[in-house]
Amino acid sequence: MPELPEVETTRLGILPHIHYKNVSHVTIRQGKLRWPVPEDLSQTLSDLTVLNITRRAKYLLLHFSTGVLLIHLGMSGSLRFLTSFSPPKKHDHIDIQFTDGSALRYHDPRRFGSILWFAGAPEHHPLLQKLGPEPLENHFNTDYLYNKLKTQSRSIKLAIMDNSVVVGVGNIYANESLFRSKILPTRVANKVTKKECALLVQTIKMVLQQAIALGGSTLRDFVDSNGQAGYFQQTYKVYGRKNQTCFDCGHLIEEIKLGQRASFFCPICQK
DNA sequence: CTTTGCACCTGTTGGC
DNA sequence: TGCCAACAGGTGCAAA
Repeated sequence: MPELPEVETTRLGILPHIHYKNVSHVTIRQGKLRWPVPEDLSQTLSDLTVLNITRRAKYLLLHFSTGVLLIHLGMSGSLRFLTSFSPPKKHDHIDIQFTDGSALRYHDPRRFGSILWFAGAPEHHPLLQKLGPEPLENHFNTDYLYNKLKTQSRSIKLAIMDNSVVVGVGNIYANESLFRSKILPTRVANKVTKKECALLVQTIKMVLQQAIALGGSTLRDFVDSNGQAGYFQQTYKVYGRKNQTCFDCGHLIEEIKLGQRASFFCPICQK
């Protein structure tokens, strides 16, 4: 479920609720996530204060004085803040409880997410070390992307979804960004011109920023919600629109597989 | 080194 | 209506 905008919206949604709170206990009901949740996490976190929450790629980083908790939501993960205890439902795997009786609850049906402890600076964690630039930061720019792509023979869609090129561009936003940049997802990366790189960079930033802004304004809240922490259902220009008409030219949207992922495009608008 | 494809899970959807 | 295969917004890693 979560693409970068949802992760960022989650960060903004839970930060005010758990900032400077003290952990009293961690309850692990299901520790078999992508990697095992450390069994001694409760001992590790007890009595520590949440100093901050930051984000690197799609990892949320909960900062404590002795280290950092990495939380990844995978395909189906979500976090909710509980003001007081409520009985866990199916797939509510982890509670990080605070001394005031509130808690942060991790829910993840598919269990592709992860919760890892790292006693050090996050930039030194092996999973974060090889990551490319953040899409919304200045280091992700035309020259950087053009230079990165010029040696690559794979498709442009695979390239922009590769975390070592740029982080945070998932399947939806890869499809949407390429449509808005008028580039076919199958185009070989080193055939993307510098001008197109400029447009693509600008588009990726815009699409992600818009989605974050939209998430912030339409997401109900992360507090005690009864249903899922609901994400805004966007209307996409190509994603999921196979055989529907292109909004720009009226031609039918096509679907192919690239790297086992669904790829949607307009054969007229995109070259 | 680059590139491909698998693995990890459960819930939902679409075709028959 | 029911059943079952295919598929789902991620990503690290082994293998080619």
